[in-house]
Amino acid sequence: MSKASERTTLADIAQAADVPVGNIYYYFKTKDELVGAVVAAYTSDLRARLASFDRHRTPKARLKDSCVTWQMSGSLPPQYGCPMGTLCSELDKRDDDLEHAAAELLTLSVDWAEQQFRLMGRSDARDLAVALVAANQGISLLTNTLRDPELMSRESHRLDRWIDSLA
Amino acid sequence: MSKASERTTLADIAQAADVPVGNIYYYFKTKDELVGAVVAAYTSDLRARLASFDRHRTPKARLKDSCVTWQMSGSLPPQYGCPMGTLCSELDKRDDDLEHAAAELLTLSVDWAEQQFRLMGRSDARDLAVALVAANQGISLLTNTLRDPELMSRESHRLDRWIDSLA
DNA sequence: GTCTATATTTAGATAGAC
DNA sequence: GTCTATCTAAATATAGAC
Repeated sequence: MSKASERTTLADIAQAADVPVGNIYYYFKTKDELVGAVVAAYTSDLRARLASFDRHRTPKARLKDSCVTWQMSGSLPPQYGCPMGTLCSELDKRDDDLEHAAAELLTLSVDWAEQQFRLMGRSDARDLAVALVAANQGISLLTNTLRDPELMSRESHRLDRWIDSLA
Repeated sequence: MSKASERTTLADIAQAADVPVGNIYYYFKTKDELVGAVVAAYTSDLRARLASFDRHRTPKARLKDSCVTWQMSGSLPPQYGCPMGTLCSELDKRDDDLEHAAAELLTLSVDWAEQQFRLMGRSDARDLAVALVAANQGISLLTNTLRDPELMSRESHRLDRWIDSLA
C-alpha cells in the first residue's frame, strides 16, 4: 500500500519536533497519552477563545466575532485537512477515554452559541446554535477539501449578515 | 497502542464480509484498488441520486428533496461516522489518483445545487450552493459525533424553510 | 535527558493446498 | 473460487549506553 492510510505516525511527530523517535517515550508513556495531551491542549485553546468573546458587550457582536475567528483558524495550511473534522472522525471510532472527546469539543461550541442566541431573546436558540456550528464545520470541510480559502471567507460574510438579520 | 488510530483494516473488511483476509486478494490486487472501487460506487450512487431529483418540476422542489434525501443517508448507524466527512479526511491526505476523489465528490454536489439556484434566478447561486452543501456536511458531522439523529431532522426542516423563503 | 539499537505488534500482501 | 499459513514492511514500544 503506497501512501494510503496516512495517519500521523510517531516518526512523523519525531521528525517535526526534530528529535529521535525513542525520545518521545521519555515524555509520554504511550502514543495514546500523547494524543490525549494534544486533545487537552485543543480543548483549553477553544475554551480560551470562547471566553475571549466576552469582551464584546452584545451577544450579537460575540457571535459575529466567533465567525471571524473560526475563519482564521480554518485557513491553516490546507494539507492538514479540516482540523475539527479530522479530530472528530479519528476520535469517534475509539472505545476508550478519548471516544467522547470530539463530542465534548463540539458541545462546548454549541452550548456557547446557544447561550448567545438565548441572550438575544431567541426561543429557537438551540437550533440556531446547531446550525451555526454545523455551517462553520461544513465550510471548513469544503474549504480544506477544495483547497479554496475564498469559500470560507465568503461563507463567513454570509453568516455575519445572517446573524445581523436575526431579531 | 490499544485501539488508537482505528482506520479500517483489511481484517475489519474481511470480518464484515465474513470471509478470510487472504480471500480479498482474489477480487482486488491491492487495498488501494478496493478503496478505489468503494469511492467509484459512492460516486455513481451520488450521481444517480442527483439525477433522480430531475423528476421534480421546479428547482426549488429539487433542492428541498435533496435535503430530505441527505437526511436519510445521514442517519445511518452512527458508529461509522459521517460518511462523506470521513471519506474527505481520509482521501485528502493521499498523493495518488484518489487524492482528489473527495474534492470531485463535493464539487458534484455543489455544482448541482448551484445549477438549481441559478434556475431559481439567484445571481448568488454559487454562494448559496456552497452554503447548502456545507450545512448538510456540517450537520452530518454533528449528528454522528453527538449521536443525535434529531439534530439532522431539525436542521433539515430549517433548511427546507430557508429554501422556501428564497425568492 | 537524549540517543541508538532492537524488540514487539499489526497490517498489507503472497503462496499454495484444496 | 475459497481457505490457511506465512512473508514483509511499517509502526509502536522498550532497553540500555552515554
